[in-house]
Amino acid sequence: MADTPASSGAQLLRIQEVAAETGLTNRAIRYYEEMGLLEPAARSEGAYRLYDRSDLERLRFIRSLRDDAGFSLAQIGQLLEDEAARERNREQFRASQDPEERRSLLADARSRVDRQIATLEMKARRLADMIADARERRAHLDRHMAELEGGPDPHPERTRAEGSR
Amino acid sequence: MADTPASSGAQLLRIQEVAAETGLTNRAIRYYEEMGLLEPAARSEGAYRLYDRSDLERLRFIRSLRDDAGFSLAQIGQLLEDEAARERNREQFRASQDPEERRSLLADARSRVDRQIATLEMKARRLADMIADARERRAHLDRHMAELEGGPDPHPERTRAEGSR
DNA sequence: CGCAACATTGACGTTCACGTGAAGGTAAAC
DNA sequence: GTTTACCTTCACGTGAACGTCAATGTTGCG
Repeated sequence: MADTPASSGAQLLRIQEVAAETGLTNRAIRYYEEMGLLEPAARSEGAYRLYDRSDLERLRFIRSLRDDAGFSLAQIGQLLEDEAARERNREQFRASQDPEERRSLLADARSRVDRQIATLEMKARRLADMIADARERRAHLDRHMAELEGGPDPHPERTRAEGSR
Repeated sequence: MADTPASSGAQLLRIQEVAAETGLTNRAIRYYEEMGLLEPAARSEGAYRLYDRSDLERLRFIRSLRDDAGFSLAQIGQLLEDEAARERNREQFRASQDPEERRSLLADARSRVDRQIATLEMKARRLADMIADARERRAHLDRHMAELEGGPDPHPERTRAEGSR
């Protein structure tokens, strides 16, 4: 056995552990970084990627957006703030003592989350519509079956057979 | 101007009209046929694809499964019956006078629709979970903002600053 | 210090879901 | 019957989202 990254103060994970934890592959995680979706919280002396808990959450969210909501990475990039902005904001938030500026940064984050919610709800509505349609198809089949069981004379649509040919 | 396919008894459409109607491209429709997701109800003398209303519905359903639910064509193929089976069943249903056989065919169709509904509901649940998570993130931000507005002393987590270094 | 198990950066390969011609037939209008 | 817009079947190209391998460096236990 080799490395268990063991006890660091801030609980930083290496890429493989993150992969296990999130259900992503190690390659996918690097690819998302390439696409500007996230950057590891830190790098080790030898340039190993090190992820913190906020990175974990972000990756789990990305995975959900991909698998559950079916968004493309481009769309996901639109929904999340890009990593450049994310870092700038974190930095600025920590640095800023001015409550007014902090408030403004929080407000920005909130409006982003609101956009995410709106987007997800739209998808949920479409899905609900599909389910409703499917239920209707089911009901239709049920009526047809009942028609066979009971007397064959359900809804007199077109009694005349089309059999001219 | 050339062709308006005009009045056929059974209202058959050519591929481009189907494309316009469903929002798919002409190429995509042919690709779905290649993948065994559907076959046109008929072909013209010169091998033009001709689609009926049931084909239209099927294509719209496929599009929804792709765009709204985010399924792959392979998954869609699992959910729909494959075209071979579809044709066999249609044929058999029309031919069969035996109510018992018709009932059995209807029952098969119904169980397929049930599977579709179950699958869609699963996705809907996952999406709902995501939305709930997003709402929670939003609430969290709101609490932070309130904390700034009001007196800065919200939830005494770790009052001790970590600043040893 | 040495080794095993991790990691790094390229770079090329692959699958899916089509896009985009090319080369040639077809359907109706004129 | 010719034109024009549509269609057909190959067949190769493309972008997204990774898989996979090679060559090399890094960690940390023993």
